[in-house]
Amino acid sequence: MINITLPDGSIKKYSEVVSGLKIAESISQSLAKNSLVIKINNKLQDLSINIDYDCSVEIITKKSPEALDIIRHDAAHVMAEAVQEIFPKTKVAIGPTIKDGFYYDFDSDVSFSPDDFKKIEKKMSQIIKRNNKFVREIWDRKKALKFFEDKNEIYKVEIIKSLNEDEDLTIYKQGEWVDLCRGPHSISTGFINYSFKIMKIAGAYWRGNSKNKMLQRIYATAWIKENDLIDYINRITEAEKRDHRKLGNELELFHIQEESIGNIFWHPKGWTLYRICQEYMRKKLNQSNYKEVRTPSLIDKRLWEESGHWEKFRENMFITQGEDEKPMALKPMNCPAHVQIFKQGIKSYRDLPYRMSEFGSCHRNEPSGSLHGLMRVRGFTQDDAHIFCTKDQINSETESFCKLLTEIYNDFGFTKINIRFADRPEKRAGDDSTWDQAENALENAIKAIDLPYQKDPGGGAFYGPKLDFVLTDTLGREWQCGTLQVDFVLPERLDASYIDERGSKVRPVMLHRAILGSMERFIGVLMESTGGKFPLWLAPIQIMITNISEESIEYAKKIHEICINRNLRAEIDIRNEQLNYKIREHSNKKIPIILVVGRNEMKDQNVSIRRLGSEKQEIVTLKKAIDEIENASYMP
RNA sequence: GCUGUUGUAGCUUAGUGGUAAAGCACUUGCAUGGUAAGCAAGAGAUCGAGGUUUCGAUUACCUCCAACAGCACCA
Repeated sequence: MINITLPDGSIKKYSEVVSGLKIAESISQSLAKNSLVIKINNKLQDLSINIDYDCSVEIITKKSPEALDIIRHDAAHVMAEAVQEIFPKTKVAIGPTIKDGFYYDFDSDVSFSPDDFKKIEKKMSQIIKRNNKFVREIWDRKKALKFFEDKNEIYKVEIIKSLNEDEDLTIYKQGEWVDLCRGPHSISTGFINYSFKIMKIAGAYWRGNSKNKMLQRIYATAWIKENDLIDYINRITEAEKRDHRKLGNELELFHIQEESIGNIFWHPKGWTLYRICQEYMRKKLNQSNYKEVRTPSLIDKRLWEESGHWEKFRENMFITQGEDEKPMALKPMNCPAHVQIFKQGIKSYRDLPYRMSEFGSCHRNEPSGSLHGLMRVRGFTQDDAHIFCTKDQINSETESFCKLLTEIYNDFGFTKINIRFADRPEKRAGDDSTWDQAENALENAIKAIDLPYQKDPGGGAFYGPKLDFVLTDTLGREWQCGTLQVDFVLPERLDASYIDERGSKVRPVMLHRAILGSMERFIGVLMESTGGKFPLWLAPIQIMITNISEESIEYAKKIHEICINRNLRAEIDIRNEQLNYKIREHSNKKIPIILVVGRNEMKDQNVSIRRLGSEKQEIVTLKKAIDEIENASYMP
């Protein structure tokens, strides 16, 4: 007797070996029809696998959360077969599922183009119609190696060779087509009638190593219902409209041009936004006992040699010459300069923690292919600060930093923050007990304020562990913004010290930390998260005052003047245009408040308020309107 | 940096082996308009840069530059 425990706790008994499909069938026909795979003792397996022991199972159907992953994996195999049928000399590499879809990497002499997508999709549909069973087989290493070597599938051969010698190799066949794959897969290529679409093609290095050959990666997506596919495509189309580069142009915030790639030309409105963010940060940092400084951009090579940047970071530095051909570099970071300030005069333990902040203008020669609007630039300003403290202070400083960061992110409307905790890498400076202390301090601090975080084992810098705070853009791409890095090395290299309670010279620890990260990147993310509809306190233009006809021009001007005197960012539109035209234009520019005045408003000293996103008009007295707007526009 | 795609007026796009089209924006008239595009006229582009083929290249080919997607990189 085989006892199979179902998710509801009930036990089904079978007198002989039973497959997942049979279990499903014995429960109901409709379940069997909608089943994809089976979870046996919490591990996903093929439905065809025979069970001859007691276990608990869960049938994974179309409706299960795991379903998408399964069909996408199926679809990846189908796509690979399709590509090899159309381009027979193509070699296959790997084809995993990813968020919202899957990809497969190919090596082919022909380069695939978007024109081939339709062909491949058509072929995929044919393969799905053939409805070949996914047949799972276990091969020994020799057989597998021989098979793939004979087929000249060099990538599969390399994968097999990299696997443990005693590991079983699973092979999946669909008709004639064979792939090395862990599985699981559903019953057959056409078992589930899912919807799919090839999205894009791009290069990708074999095994993610830039020294290896670049393969062609075809990205695609698959969904169980056609409507989900349509929704997904719509979601992407909508997201693209929120692209900060597009908005930057439409809202006249900034531009970039060939003569200074990776650097931003901030326009008046964009610079207003930038300045407000900066003023807000200044206020918050001031409240948190940071002292702001300003250090040079161009610094002699000598300091970079002492700090270690010349050796480790030179590739990314812009190097120029000073007098007598003396090499100088544009600073890529502010830390060495801050240490110079710390070192002026003698510091006492009473001065610690010493929090030194700077809106530090940095330049890094980033690889051309990595540049991306405001998100990845070559010239940027960090809301940087270095906290010089004792080892014992790492914990409390981290905790208050995390609190401050969360508060600030919330003010900007970011409530979901991904935190990565990166601990000691293999190559590192400093002894293990120091690392223990630093890692514990960081981890305890995030735990103390109850923030969820992911671990990034070995991802720390050579000089210390770190916390990274990651935000995502409208397409879900991740951008590291805030960071907190513990550093034992730089104070040593640059000989920073303080005098402790007993009068001896001691090295401080340095915490490198940024909240927004780079002003540019953060504003880019902010633009995408708001879609350009900035909250009132951030909007470059808060109020547009517009008249209806000539007779109300003077009244409009008077209101404009009042707004300006109240420090509201107001503009006036008294162009000789129709009201509809002006409303449309200012709405498209995403100005939060339009004040409309005509004959009636003028007569009663009222204004008509129209808020972005609403077609309602609110007629209130001028005084009340301005008071209300002023109250709503304060910086948090 | 690597692979692929793209590059036409300020913006968005059409198009062609014989120096180019449209909408919006802009300028000028007319219209004096009550909450998302009033009417008309005008001006505006050596088609990313350089080269090759050609009688002739914005169009084909090559090189470069930049942008976009992805990969790699992000101390």
